Amino acid sequence: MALPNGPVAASSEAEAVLFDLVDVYDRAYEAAAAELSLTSAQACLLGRLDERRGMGALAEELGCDASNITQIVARLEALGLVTREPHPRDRRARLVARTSRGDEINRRFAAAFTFARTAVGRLSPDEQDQLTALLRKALG
Amino acid sequence: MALPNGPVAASSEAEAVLFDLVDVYDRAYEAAAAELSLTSAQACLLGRLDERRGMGALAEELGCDASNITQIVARLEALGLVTREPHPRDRRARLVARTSRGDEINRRFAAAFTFARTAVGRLSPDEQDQLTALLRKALG
DNA sequence: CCATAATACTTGATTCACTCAAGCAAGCAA
DNA sequence: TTGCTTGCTTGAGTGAATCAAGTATTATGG
Repeated sequence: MALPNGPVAASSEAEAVLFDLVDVYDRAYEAAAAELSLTSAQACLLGRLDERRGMGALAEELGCDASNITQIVARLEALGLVTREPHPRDRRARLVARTSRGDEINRRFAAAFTFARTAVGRLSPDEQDQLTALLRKALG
Repeated sequence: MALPNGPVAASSEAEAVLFDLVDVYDRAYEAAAAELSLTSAQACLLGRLDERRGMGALAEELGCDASNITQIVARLEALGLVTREPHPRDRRARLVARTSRGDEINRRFAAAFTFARTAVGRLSPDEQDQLTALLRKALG
């Protein structure tokens, strides 16, 4: 989704700024991924592999079909960023793990995605706490 | 992008809650669109047509290639939600406008996308102002 | 006034994300 | 061992998105 996810006419200022935030965040994420020739989905998946895990677990965590994970992992594997090791106890299952090159790319992605860091960094520690509290309350 | 756009390891709580917010927002937007058998991109584009406008203007506003707009508009047109009228003065240009059915669907989409409204509604007026101010500052 | 450039959009080709339905192999349970 | 479930893959299909070309049409400079 490169197109912004927001109504043009928000019914309050808070809603409008929320929309702006989401839009800028998403674009920044995609741009950071693109710097490393990754798609958002690839960068996202790579970021979930601090520990190796099964395809099913990834699908559940990311809220999509397992066959989607199969494909994204296949592309990451083709790029040499990920391996699919056999599960030691269950021969049906595969464990996805980052390669050392995958670690490196993931590290560089985290460095490239400065938006959240920068945005939060514009606030004082007190303000950061306020923001956290407000967003938590808003999220319900 | 249905996959969440966020690093697993945020370096602060504020970052983590920001990520949560973006994730939930995006999913809610997509779900609301799906209720009306629309994609996010279609719902988004439909929402920008309170006044009719040219393809180029839409592409610029949404930050994507004009040919992408051509396709999305074509699908919306096939659904009877949008028309492509000839521009009165410039015969190269087309003006995209919602049909009455498009208006209706857009209205229903706005009603279905409750997330931002609900989230903001959990805050008192004062808190809403605080949130707005904090996010504006964070956005720079 | 005409040749040329710029504009506005469309078409075609390609990649990727995503979903669903089917399938296969391996584990599990009666 | 029969049959169900689990874990993943394959195949088919849709849609978003980009890029390169192409077609009109408008604008411009000599």
